[in-house]
Amino acid sequence: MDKEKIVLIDGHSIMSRAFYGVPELTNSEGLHTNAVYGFLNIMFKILEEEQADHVAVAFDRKEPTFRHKMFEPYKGTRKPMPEELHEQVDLMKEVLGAMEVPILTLAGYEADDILGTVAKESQAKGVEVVVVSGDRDLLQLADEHIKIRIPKTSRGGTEIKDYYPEDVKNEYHVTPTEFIDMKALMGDSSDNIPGVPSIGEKTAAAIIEAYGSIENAYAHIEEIKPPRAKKSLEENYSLAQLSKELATININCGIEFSYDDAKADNLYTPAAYQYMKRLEFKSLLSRFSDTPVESPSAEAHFQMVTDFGEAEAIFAACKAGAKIGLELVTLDHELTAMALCTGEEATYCFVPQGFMRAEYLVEKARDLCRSCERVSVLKLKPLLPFLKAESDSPLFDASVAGYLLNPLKDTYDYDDLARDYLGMTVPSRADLLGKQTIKKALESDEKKAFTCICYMGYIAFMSADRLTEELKKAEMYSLFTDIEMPLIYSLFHMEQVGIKAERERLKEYGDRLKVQIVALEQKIYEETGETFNINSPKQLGEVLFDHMKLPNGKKTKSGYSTAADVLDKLAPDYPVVQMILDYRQLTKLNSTYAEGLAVYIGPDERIHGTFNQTITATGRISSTEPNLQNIPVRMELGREIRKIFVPEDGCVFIDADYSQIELRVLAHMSGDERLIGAYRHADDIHAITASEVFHTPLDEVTPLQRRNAKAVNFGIVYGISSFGLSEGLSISRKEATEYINKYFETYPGVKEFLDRLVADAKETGYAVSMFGRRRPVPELKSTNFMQRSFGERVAMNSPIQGTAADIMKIAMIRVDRALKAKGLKSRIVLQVHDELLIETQKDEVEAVKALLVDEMKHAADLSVSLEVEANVGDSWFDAK
DNA sequence: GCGATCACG
DNA sequence: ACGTACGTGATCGCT
Repeated sequence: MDKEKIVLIDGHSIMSRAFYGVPELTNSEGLHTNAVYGFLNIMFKILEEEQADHVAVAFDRKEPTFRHKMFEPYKGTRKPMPEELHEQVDLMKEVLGAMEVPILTLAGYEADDILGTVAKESQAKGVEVVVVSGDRDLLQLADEHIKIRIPKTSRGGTEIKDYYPEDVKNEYHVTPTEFIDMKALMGDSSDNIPGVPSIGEKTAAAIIEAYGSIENAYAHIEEIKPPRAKKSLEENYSLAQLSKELATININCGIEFSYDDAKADNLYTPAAYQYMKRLEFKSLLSRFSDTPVESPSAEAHFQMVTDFGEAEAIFAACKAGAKIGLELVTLDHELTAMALCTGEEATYCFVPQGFMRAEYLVEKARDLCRSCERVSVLKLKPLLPFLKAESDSPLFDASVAGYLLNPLKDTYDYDDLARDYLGMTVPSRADLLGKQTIKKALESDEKKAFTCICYMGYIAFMSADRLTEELKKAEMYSLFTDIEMPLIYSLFHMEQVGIKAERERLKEYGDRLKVQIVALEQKIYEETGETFNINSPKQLGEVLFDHMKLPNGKKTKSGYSTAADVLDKLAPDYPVVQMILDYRQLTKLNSTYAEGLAVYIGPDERIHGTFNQTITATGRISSTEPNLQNIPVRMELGREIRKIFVPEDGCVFIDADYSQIELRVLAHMSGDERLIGAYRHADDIHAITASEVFHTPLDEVTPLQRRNAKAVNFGIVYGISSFGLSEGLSISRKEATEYINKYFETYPGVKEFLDRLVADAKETGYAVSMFGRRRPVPELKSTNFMQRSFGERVAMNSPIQGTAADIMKIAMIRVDRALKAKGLKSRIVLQVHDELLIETQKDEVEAVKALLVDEMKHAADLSVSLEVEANVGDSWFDAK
């Protein structure tokens, strides 16, 4: 190791960032934990990136500081803290204490002063320093060996901006020391000093760049331009000086600091592990992998069954009408183990051996599904090949129930259910087995594997009553029993059937693409004059905007943006840009589709993808391995891929699409008379919207008017905002606002409806679909404008998208059942949100088409009709 | 493992 | 002033 490194963290500032950046989070004790969670994530991330040897956290104290003596009304630079944040500060200190991270505070000084003092002292000792804060005032500390890191919370996570002196210079055109002068000149709005000059950032930077300090600028007051800035500085000079003094960090505050106490090599103490568990920071727990896990009391009643006779007795004791929990652990179409829970104190683990064969156990599981009143399992769909049950069986899927109760979670594993619905902290599968399969673990670590298997059955059993109760309380029980549970079977059928894909034809398609890719690649190298990886946005950005100096290399984050919308603007003037866009399209089609799909074509010439029911926030299903819901259609070349999706010999495809289902749902849910009237028999919804909004006869609507109306319709469904619409139409925000106002004038019922959705969601905390599906919207409580606005759009969009999803689910279930009930051989092969694709024997095409359209049209009774377009074809391409 | 990009509704 | 359209998943480059 070459040089010692220390990370110094501004405690309150990072906690605030985390508090406003991380969605609301509470553990089962009801403790707010989002700020602590966010803080720890930032801290761990930085410690890992920096590979630091030392770490310490500085906090402000309650007592007045030297700044109060300088200036009576000084209240510090922070706004009063919300209670939910305040209560997390002590918790944070406890957690840091448990990790043995020193907490630095000093009476009379703020955290900034402590950070400054320790940072400068460390640098003097030859230590490399990293200061982490959300407060830009800290930039004044940036130095040759002092890096300032400022996390920015953005949706999806945090990104961190780093500042050495040259970075400060690059962004603000001033040195770190001058930075305070610049801020003082601007009159930082977060300061509590009234009347400090209001000079903009650009002007302030220019003045300080020229004069170096406010004092020197004042000395040359007559030269200061523009006049407004001159006047402002004249009038407020003393206040600006004071502001500068207050913002200047004291780098000699006399804090005592011990490097030995601040070692960063062992944060993962048992005490800290206990905190992670109590606070339910699951993702952080994995960092503590060596820490032992204690066994909760439930495990006392877990039993291993190895004997056939014993098993017989247990199954016999499981009376008709019982409620049980069941889990089948399977691998490669074979049963590895089975768990059965018949009561709180009776959980059994069966591992096939001797006379107790796998087939026997599966047979018993099937019997139980016929005799019991309720069989609850963690995840039903993967068990159906074994259980061979249909939707009339008493099965209960705990993960689907958990999903309905909170669709925002990533996982619905047994430990999640135990925590959320039983208030139990139990070891997760990863805690017990790591990444091993259960089969492997049964050989290497039988006790833990047994415990894991038993928990699956136990929690499936124990959570079912609570989940049922919660579903009823939330008025989602019929959504669960009438839609989500039956849907599991329909999705299973669809996966089993799969879709036929022509391997050879796909390969030919890929080969055609590859020829074009190679040719285009060469042309791009010629045009740009260099050989580089066109697929690397980083390299591409450098070539286009640095080397070739193409204009407006704007939109930066980690370099230049080379996204399609940026390149589109350059394409007319620079042929190479168009080539790059074409290259992108070709490589996308090749890697994701031509080569990507080929992997999934099975020995039966079919692709059996997975349709996930517990992923989306709104109630849609999602598709993975492969994703069959994003097969190209918009571009002609991409659309060709659909030719490889074909029906079985002797069959054809019927493709049926809902026409504008979301807008029809909007018309119905809002009850807006005019919109309902417009959609009653309209076949071109966007044109009719244009006609009404722009007061133009329908047959005189121009293509532009229609395009605008279409964008507004999209905007309404997405949760309207003038900014978003202006982006979508590349018009000014003012124009966008006018369109929106016109729309709302035309359809006042829609405005009322959307306002009500937001108000209701603010009150209850969740958005609700027509069928009672809920989506929590914690962002609505955020004090952060951006987050709150997002919450408002979500509150408007979720009920609409969710209702459309509900309707499609109902249609799917009914179509699936009707096909079976009528003895037809047709099967659903795909669902793409508003589209169903059916593989049909040629002799039943007309009957099936009629059935399909009828079930889709009448899946819900709305005040506008649901229109369905259906086409027949010999491939997916042709049936569209 | 994450961001950028792009495919779909 | 702040800075985005809603919902997904796969692939690639990069660290």
